Amino acid sequence: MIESLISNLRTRDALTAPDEDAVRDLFQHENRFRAGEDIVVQGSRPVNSTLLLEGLAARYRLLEDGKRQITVLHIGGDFVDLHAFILKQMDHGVIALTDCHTLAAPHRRLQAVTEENPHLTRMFWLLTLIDGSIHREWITAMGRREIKGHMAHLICEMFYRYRAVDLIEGQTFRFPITQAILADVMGVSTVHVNKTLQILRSDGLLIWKDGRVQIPDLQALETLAEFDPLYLHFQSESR
Amino acid sequence: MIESLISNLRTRDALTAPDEDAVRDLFQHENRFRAGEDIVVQGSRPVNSTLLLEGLAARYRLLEDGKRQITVLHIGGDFVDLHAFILKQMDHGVIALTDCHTLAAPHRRLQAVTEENPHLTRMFWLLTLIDGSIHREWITAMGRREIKGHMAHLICEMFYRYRAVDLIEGQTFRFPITQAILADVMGVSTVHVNKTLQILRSDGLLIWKDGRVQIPDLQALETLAEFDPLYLHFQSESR
DNA sequence: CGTGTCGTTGACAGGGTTCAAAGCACGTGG
DNA sequence: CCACGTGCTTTGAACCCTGTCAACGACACG
Repeated sequence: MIESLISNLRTRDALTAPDEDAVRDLFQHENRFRAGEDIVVQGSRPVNSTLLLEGLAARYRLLEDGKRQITVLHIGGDFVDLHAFILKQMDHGVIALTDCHTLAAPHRRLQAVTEENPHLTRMFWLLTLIDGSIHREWITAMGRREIKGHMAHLICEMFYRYRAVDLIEGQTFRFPITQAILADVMGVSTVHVNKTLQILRSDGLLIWKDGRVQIPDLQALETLAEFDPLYLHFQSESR
Repeated sequence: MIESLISNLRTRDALTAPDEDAVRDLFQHENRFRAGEDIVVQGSRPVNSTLLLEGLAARYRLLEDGKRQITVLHIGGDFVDLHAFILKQMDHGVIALTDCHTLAAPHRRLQAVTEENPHLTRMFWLLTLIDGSIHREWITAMGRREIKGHMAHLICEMFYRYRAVDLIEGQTFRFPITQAILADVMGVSTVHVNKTLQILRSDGLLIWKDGRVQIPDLQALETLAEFDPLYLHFQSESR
């Protein structure tokens, strides 16, 4: 189950056997969350960081008028709040968008890793930096891409991220997200999401049914999105 | 000159004398960049990380049609590309918005810090995580705030960040940024930036002249912006 | 005094929001 | 087996926020 994290790390750099053991020793208890439940509450001070094993989760901020903005989506193999180990207090919440299965890594043990294993420390640092890269890409999409490109870009991102943890079957992946949630991701209205999806569908760029996304022509979708996967930093490097 | 970085760190956690020495030993040569010059080129593989001593810089992405989106602003005391130490390749550029004065920290030395000084490593990690927090806040502002609130939020952020490095005089700070650049920050048109500024000015929330921003009533501006400085993580904590 | 940069303004088009209602799939209970 | 409720998607219409275009003014500089 923890393999998705290992594979997330291995994609970016080799792990020694002791590294891998240290990763496995990190986790204590598991948890399950129902769709709609908060995994981490805004303002809280977690003592564990949460590895998502299965499910779809999101970091989000709420505004006073009830508007919600999602700032990143998390899939299996992602730490949803590794940054809290250093930041201490959550400046946003993390919600389970579908039923989620998680593992908890006590900050005490993460602390030990940073004291004893510099390489693994840098690898964990890396994971949080990739979150940052994704943030920047989203900012760019929200500010300067037309909505079709934004949507296409998001789909490409999820395709590559699911592929990295081996969850692509054919040109298809499970992506059980409602249009209302998608609207909170993209910062637009649900109506607009719906109409944009219809255009992408009628252009033959996307088939989206029963919580599954199929990409008939990845090349075409990437062109529309001006997608460059560099920002996901899948290259294996000595870090 | 390097004091702004020290103060940035000290705001967040105590530094021991050896920590501080290690910080000072990190830097090698200085550089100067003219306004408009790239400090770091997108796609490059820096071997140094750049500390901004003085000036205003920005991380940015360009789209094919020439549109630009700025993803974060940097002021004195910020590392503009500390993340490149771990990410290796730049997925965006960094540009000098005004004349900039910088110091270079060789990655070789940063590597040594991560091998020898776990606490300082976590402090540097922290700096990159705060960049991430700022990204999330910007995403929220772009997606779900009305433009007045977005602008107010940005001004509040810069006010708090300048204050942390002691660059607030009275209720005033130097912020020599054109409206066109501001448009690339907020992801809107220059015309719209101009009209929004006029509203804020006529509401008495902002005085902006000769590259200086004055905030007559910080409380009122924060209320409009729904500003909560938590995300800048100025609290001193044991990290 | 000409040139260039930046800020300001007005008119107009259109992209995107809001509101409201209808359609659809699915599970539940009678 | 059907009626009904629920959550999600789809549609249409009115409205307005925001972008584009184009021009002008203010100012610094050589």
